[in-house]
Amino acid sequence: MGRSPCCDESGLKKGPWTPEEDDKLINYIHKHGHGSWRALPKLAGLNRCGKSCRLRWTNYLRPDIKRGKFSQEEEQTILNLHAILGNKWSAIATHLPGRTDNEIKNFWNTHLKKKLIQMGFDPMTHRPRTDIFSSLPHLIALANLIENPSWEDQAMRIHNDALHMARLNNYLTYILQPPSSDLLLNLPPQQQQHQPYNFQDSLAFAHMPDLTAAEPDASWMAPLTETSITNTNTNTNTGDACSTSSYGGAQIWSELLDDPFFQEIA
DNA sequence: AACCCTGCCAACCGCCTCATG
DNA sequence: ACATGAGGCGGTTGGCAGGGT
Repeated sequence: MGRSPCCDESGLKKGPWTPEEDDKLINYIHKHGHGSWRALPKLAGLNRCGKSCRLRWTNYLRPDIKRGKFSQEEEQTILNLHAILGNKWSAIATHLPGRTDNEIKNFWNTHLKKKLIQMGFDPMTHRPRTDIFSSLPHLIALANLIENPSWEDQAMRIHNDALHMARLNNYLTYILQPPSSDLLLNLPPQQQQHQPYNFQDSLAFAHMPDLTAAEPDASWMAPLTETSITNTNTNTNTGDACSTSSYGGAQIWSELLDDPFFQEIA
């Protein structure tokens, strides 16, 4: 629906928060909880809109916020989650205790994105960057692989792709739920402490760049060949499960679905 | 010293979703 | 079924700090 009218109200202060304003907000929330954000500014004696108060609290004043540099593990977690979730910063933040979506978003835009580009990866697809001319021979080889398929084959491929996409959608829907819900309840007791998942041990993320490594994974960076396209039996060439699902894709998906990460959340 | 450029990050804006009446 | 308001989210911006010329 329409946007909240609170920000349209004139006379409300904008811009950086003063220590006095912070104190007022902290004291009020400690005493009464935030309750209705819209009502809070008046009750707390602040000349701010509710949105501004909520943002200040959730991104800066909350006591459980972890400040300081991101660790290597956190970097890797962000990278891996971004590969599946895209710019769903709040969803990514639920897997990084003490970090806010705003902080992760800023960290991505100022550090990780550049780091990936420098390593030769496309920050949106998490794949090696290619230009049309250098990849032309591979595209031609790929085209040769699929020349003159029958209508029945094409129909079967489309059918299979649709099935795979539907299953992926189910998993992504599940992943987007906060970890405090059924996901954590279904974990073994030792893993219920909101521990970051060990993505590097997961087949699902085996193809993605390791930021802790000095160089990108050479096997992953290797140009596509006919055998690399058709041979889906190796972990290093799992490739994009969606785009390759027509070429032994069912096997990729069976491996993916057998992966501990998906077993855990399924 | 003055200016410019770049990086960083807190905060804002506008849209969306969901709950409620 | 629809309208409305509150909260949440992601994209963007503004201003500060630091480094270079």
